[in-house]
Amino acid sequence: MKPATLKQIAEHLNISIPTVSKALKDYPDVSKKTKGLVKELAKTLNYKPNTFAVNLRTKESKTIGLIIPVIVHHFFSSVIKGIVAQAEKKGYLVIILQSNESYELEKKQIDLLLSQRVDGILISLANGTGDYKHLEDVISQNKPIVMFDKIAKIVKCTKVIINDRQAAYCATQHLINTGCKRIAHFRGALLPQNSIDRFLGYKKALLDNNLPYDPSLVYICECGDMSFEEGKKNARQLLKDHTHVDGIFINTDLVAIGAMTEFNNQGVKIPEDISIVGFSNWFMSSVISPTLTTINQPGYLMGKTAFKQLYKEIKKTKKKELINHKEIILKTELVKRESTKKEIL
Amino acid sequence: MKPATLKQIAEHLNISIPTVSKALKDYPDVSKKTKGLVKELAKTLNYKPNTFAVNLRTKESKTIGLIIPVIVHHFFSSVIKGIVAQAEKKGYLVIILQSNESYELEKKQIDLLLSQRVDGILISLANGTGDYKHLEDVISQNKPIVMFDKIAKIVKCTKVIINDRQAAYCATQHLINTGCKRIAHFRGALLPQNSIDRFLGYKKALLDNNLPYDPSLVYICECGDMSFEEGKKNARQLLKDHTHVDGIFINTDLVAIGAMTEFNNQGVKIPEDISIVGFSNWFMSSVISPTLTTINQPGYLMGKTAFKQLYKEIKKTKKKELINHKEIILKTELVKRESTKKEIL
DNA sequence: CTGAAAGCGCTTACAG
DNA sequence: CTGAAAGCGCTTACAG
Repeated sequence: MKPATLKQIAEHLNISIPTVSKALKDYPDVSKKTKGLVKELAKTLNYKPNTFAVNLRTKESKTIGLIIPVIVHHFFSSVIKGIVAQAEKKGYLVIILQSNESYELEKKQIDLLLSQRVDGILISLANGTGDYKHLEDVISQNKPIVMFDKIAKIVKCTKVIINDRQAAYCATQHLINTGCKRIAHFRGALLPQNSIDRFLGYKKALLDNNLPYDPSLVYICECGDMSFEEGKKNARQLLKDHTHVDGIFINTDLVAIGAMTEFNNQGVKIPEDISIVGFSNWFMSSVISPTLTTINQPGYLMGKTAFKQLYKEIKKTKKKELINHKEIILKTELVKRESTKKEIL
Repeated sequence: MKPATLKQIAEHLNISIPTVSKALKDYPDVSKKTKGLVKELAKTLNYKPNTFAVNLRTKESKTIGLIIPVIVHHFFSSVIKGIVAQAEKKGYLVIILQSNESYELEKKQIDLLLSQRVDGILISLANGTGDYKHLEDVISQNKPIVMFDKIAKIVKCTKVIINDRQAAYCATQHLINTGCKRIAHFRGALLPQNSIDRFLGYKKALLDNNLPYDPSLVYICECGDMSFEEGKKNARQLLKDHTHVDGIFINTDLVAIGAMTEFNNQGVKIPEDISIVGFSNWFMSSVISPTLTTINQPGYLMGKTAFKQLYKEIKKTKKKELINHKEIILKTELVKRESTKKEIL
């Protein structure tokens, strides 16, 4: 049984299509009686408005696009959940695309969403993205776009982020407060703003505490699919390169967990020999051994907030109102666990 | 700069709309010269076919719907990744909805996808789903639907699953082979076919090995958002209720990890005092301590396969061909780790 | 209160 | 090789 059309209802009832349309939408200028008849028949015929036709007329699809670097990822999947839940509340559907940290793919996907004519786009940038023309294109088409987590400062749109620099500062300060003197950093890839900011926060905390900043103590990882392995590899390298390192601030929990695994294997004691602070508060950080001290990053809330912002901008755009872009900064906090010692300062 | 329309191109070039349409689609009955002119102008005007209009005409949206119980979930997010990746290859977009293990929500979402007129639906059932009318509705509308992981046997459609009974049997047999004599089971919710099958596999393994089946050793958990907590709670209860239990087969890794955490806290040694086998092979199972013996369940492959099946059925439906439903069973394997002892049998 | 008219942007069968 | 015509299913401004 295929869903019926307005025409079918109109013919059954011997009235016109516009009247059926208006009756179903409770226009005030249709008689109660007609409305009753129409609605009843619509129900028994299983009438559902043809979205294709509705979209064509109204020029909106009640659908948004989401481009995310990785799906199998505790933080990002929390964001997805927040977005999808909030969107559903407002009657919006979400099309999800994974950029796989690739700029090329991301570009194609933006194009795809644009030709799909979604009402708006939510995006967290790929590590590989250093050029923003594809995002400017979206903006120049007057299509709302909101960036979250991995953003580009230079692009003029609303952003939902955390204060990465401050959070990293706080993580590093904690290591210092527990007595660490020689602190390494496993940073993220070179381009993303958040890995830059976390690095800067780390560096500033060192300098503010009169600890020397030593570039050779900074290791890079891409934080993609190989995060865990990268953590292991970096930890192995660190043990080869340096002695006396007594603390590490690591860009992402999964990398931190890789590093911890390597240290465990090599008999390096955490936190006695090396203290570790991660970032993001992945669920597994609370169940590994030792449990991982980390920065809690509110993924679900970030998704929810990003959608809410986008929703507002979609409404405004529809009314031809001007949009003033916001930068919304969500709170983070340090979660102290077993991978760091008690603070003594 | 909004995307142009066929009409605009036609006016610029002083030709008719159908000719522009055909030129862009490389119809053989349009002159090379016209094609060249049209394509060039289309590019400079940033022409993109209006999907709303195309969908209305062709009656397909190149979009599918996906309903999944939980998003923040290692197994399910792997499935999502597989679906999205495969869909993109075939030029399909995926709308994702989370049922939150609720039958009511699932029903609404099916309805939503149907009125959205997606070309097909992919679904893993909510724990609460015991009635299948909403799924029958999809089938009666001649809209392809493929179920995966959490399926209903009775619904006539293609299914992509694993052999849960066999896998559970294998997990339990492993416990027996390592010398366990009194094996408990933390099962999933009552309705889902896979938790029933895993329970049956557990039971059969006991009986085949002449071990008594004791219903009081079977604990239930919903395996939803509270999985970890449920694992802890069940473990606590088990220690109160029974002594001499030396092995547990647990329905899901996350529950198993909760149980292990409780045992660790209470000084119960794994695997010396109690051996544990989980299910699904979540990433974290390989990094916790002790590492968890479990059944590997191929999430990414399951997503990929489910989409491929759906795609075939969409094509067939379009050609009005008959669909013969398949049941595709993916391979699983036991991953032996530290939470169980060496096999002695 | 009801309906005729126009149109959203496209595709396709058909005529010339 | 090109274009006039019809139509997908809806909405909205307007006339009566």
